[in-house]
Amino acid sequence: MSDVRVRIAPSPTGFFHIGNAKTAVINWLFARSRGGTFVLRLEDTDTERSKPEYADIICEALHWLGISWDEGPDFAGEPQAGDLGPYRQSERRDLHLGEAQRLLESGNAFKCFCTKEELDAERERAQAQKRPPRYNGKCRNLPAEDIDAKGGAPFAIRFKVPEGQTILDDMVQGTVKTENKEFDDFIIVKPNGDPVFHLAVVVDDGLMKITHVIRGDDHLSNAMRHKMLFEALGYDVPKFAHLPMVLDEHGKKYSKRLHGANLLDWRDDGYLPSTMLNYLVLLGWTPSEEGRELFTPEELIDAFDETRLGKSAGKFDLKKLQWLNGQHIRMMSVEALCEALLPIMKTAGLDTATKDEAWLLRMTEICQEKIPTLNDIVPYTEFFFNGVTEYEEKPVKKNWRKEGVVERMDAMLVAMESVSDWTADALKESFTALSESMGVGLGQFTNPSRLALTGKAVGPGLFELAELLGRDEAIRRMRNGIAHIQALEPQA
RNA sequence: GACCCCAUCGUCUAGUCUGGCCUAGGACACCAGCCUUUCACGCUGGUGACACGGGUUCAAAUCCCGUUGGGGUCGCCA
Repeated sequence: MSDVRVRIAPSPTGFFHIGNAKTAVINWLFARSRGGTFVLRLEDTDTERSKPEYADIICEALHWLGISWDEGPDFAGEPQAGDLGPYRQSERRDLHLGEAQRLLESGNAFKCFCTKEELDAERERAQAQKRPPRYNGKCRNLPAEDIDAKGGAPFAIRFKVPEGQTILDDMVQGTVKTENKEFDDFIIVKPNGDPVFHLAVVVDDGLMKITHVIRGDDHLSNAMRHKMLFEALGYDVPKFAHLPMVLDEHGKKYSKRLHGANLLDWRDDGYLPSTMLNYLVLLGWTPSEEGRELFTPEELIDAFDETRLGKSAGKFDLKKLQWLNGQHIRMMSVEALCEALLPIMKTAGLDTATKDEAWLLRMTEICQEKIPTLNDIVPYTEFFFNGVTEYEEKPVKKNWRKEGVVERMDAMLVAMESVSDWTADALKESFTALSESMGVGLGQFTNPSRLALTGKAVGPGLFELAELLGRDEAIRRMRNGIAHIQALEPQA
């Protein structure tokens, strides 16, 4: 194992966002491709919003995507793993506070006695005067006796931002330079004694010996603060990689309210985890093998190379995702696909238990080339189970109101009854012969009969579906269809 | 508002660091055609982009400056 150590640090405050998923995927790929360690740390310090069930969801989402971690807390039935824990941030409070104390002692931090009210007022004043809303440094150089004089007054601990500038050599964004005076002395411990995010991440990343911090570029400005903190604490400064964020189809930040913001929405919509992995990576990374887009998770680990991460934000494109999902469905083995399909069919009320395994595999086979998502299996096969309850209006108009359709349907019925071997091949042969002898295109036979057998215009191949339906049922449905055509009202 | 980041077909992008091979390549989408039992798959072809303005240079998508547009940060949220 190499010394690469990366982490993801989701907050269990809601569902697992698509942006979190992208970050997780890149971190995971980086770790796996470099033989490094992938750490999962739960940032659950926001006691108001953090809930255990949200942590369970993170676990579920990661498992679904096929992302495994090497170190992490015990949660959602997973045991704790790793020696640098605890991996739940709320359990690391003493560590954070101890480090804040060190900062205080080394003169890199100071106690601030300003009240929230004072600060809010000051901020408003700054905004009114169009000044940057910054801390005014009032308590920065308070003499010891003044501090003593405050007695037991509550105080926050602020980091004393050093002079000079901070330069970040970001793996994605390149060199980013900021004057330190752009930052005010930010709070690292609240008056109530809670450590603030900036302190907590840096202490955790430092103590967990994280070598590469890979996260969304909404943290780019924060990273400057974090680097100063790393240096003040005497930790090795990790390398940073700030990934562009995932935008929605209109180029806006992917709002939590939008369908699809929740990674698991895609599972529910019938997308494969391997598709999501593949798609998320493509949204901001290109392989060195030019033009290649289709990858299995294993192939991604092989091909991944962090130098090819892009720096501009990408919009989520549903059409491309659908295409990619179709490709992934086609790459699956029939057995695996069948296994993925059955629960979906059951949920939709299709009683798959009435069919044997060979039948189900054949069904899978004839749908594999056609369905864009797993969920499409339901409209593609429901007629096998539910029978034909109604005929779609449009294809009726298109196929059943044509001249001579009853004659052709009758001829097909006869052909079906006389076919010796009820297989797709034999049926095709028989229909083709019919089409030739009557001098009418094959489509004039297959389209009307598809409607009779399925009630729809779209579905699996006609002969294959007829084979699976069985001779008796197919013939019965043909008869019903013919009766229906004869009962059609003349068109207005 | 201040600071930071970004900017190539409708979309994801290659090419930018290390100017010339770029009359800008691929993929999705779209259009046309082929294949074909529907839809789909597949195949062939097509439409379609270097945000704008200045420089530098024999030569710029590529380097520099400015403008515009988008995003982020500026919390006792994470």
